[in-house]
Amino acid sequence: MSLPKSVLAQGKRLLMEAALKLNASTRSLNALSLRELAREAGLNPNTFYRHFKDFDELGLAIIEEMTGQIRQPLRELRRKAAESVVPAHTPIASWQENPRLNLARATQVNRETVKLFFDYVAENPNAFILGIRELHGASPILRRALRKVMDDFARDMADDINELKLMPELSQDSLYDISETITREMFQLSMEYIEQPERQEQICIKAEKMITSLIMGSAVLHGHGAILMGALQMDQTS
Amino acid sequence: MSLPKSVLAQGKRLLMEAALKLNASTRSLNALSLRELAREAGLNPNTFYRHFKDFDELGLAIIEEMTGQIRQPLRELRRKAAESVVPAHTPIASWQENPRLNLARATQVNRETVKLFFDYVAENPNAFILGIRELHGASPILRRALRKVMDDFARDMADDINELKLMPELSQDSLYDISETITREMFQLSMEYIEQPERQEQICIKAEKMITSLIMGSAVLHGHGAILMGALQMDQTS
DNA sequence: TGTACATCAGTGAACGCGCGTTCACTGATGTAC
DNA sequence: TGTACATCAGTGAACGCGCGTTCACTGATGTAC
Repeated sequence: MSLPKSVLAQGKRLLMEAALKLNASTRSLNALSLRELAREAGLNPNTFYRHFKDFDELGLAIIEEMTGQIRQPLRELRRKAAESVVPAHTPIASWQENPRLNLARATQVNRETVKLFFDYVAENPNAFILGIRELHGASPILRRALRKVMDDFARDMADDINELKLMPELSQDSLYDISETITREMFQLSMEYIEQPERQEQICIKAEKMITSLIMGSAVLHGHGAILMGALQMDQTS
Repeated sequence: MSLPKSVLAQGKRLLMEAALKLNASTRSLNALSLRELAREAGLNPNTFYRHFKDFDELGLAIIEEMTGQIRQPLRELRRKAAESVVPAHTPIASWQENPRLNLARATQVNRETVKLFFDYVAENPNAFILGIRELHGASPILRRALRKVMDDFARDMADDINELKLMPELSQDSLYDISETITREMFQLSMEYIEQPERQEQICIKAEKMITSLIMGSAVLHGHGAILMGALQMDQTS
């Protein structure tokens, strides 16, 4: 849960951690009092002003910190999962040529990415609570920042699906729409994941199914149904 | 935007409306001060206590009020939309017998329900802002209440899909999962709908596509792909 | 290597203000007989 | 139909408290020469 022991001044880090903690356990950021925060951090109320102009600035600092930590690892994991089915530098067969292999790769990437994401959620619950709360919170500045975070995640996902050829070809717009929906759903589900530890396995499965359904349904809608059906039938009969 | 001119005492209604307004324009419910609210409502601060114990009680009253207004109309609309394709009391062909007709019915219900829902959103933006904000807000009581609201919506949807046979047969669990995802997404999209009036048409289309993809993908996943593919091909060649 | 100065992170006291909550009160509406 | 009483919705004054913000200060670290 703790923020990285980076170049941040001690007081700044203490304040950010106190904000994460209080936000998760009691009130939302914009209902938090400066003195309450300072108390939690064990600092003089005044110290806040040494590091932040206001609560929005504090929120932005936390969001940037956390986003930087997960974005790159997620992309790398997608590559690793894809390579675990088809080794790197092997020429990749098109969906028409080998639907079954491509379906296997897509399924594997899906499963592992969902798992890593939820692992990260479990390690940083307070950051996600803050993120999801402020995504629809009262501060337009934080709302915009978090919208951008989700947008970046969705673009990463779309880029990776393209590069790794995880779906039959699709228009860029449709691909981005799907990535956006998946990203939104994953963030929503992360709250359930945090609040219902006993259901974590089910939530993973639910997330995988949701993603698979969305992608398959979109493929069918765009005329790639036959390819998928072929891959599925081969899977069931083999 | 105004709450129904029902049996509610005037002051109570004024306070609920003031809360909706302030919540949408500035702060979240739990950051709202009692005096601020009374000022907005044009009442003595004290009057609050005549009607509510605390802000949670106020929030619950608003949620109940708004939920009661939309739940039944949505169900009725699904019926009307289905009947506009196949008149009531006509025996309904199974998906195997007439996939194309069933697809047409499902598509029609989807389109009209999405439209009605967004119409209601546009008429009651502040209620949706409050709902979505508090769904992940700081108050566990309001979170739970809104979770239940979404759950009720999802169950209604699943029941209607069953009764109106809007999907090839599917396990009840899977059907409920899909309904849940759709409900969640519709609430998320309602924020975009409110905030980006110039994109409302696009958002409608996006929502319809998302729902269609999810349902089709799920049908494929559960072995009903062939039926859908047949219906789609007939559609394209006719 | 030493010195002088600037910057930085943090402290502590003090201010005036808006807050939630209480109490005692009022006038209108509902109800029993 | 009238009377007596209870309940309800709203008022206004008053309280003590925690709040955000300011000011002047401190000691440690960084930097120029």
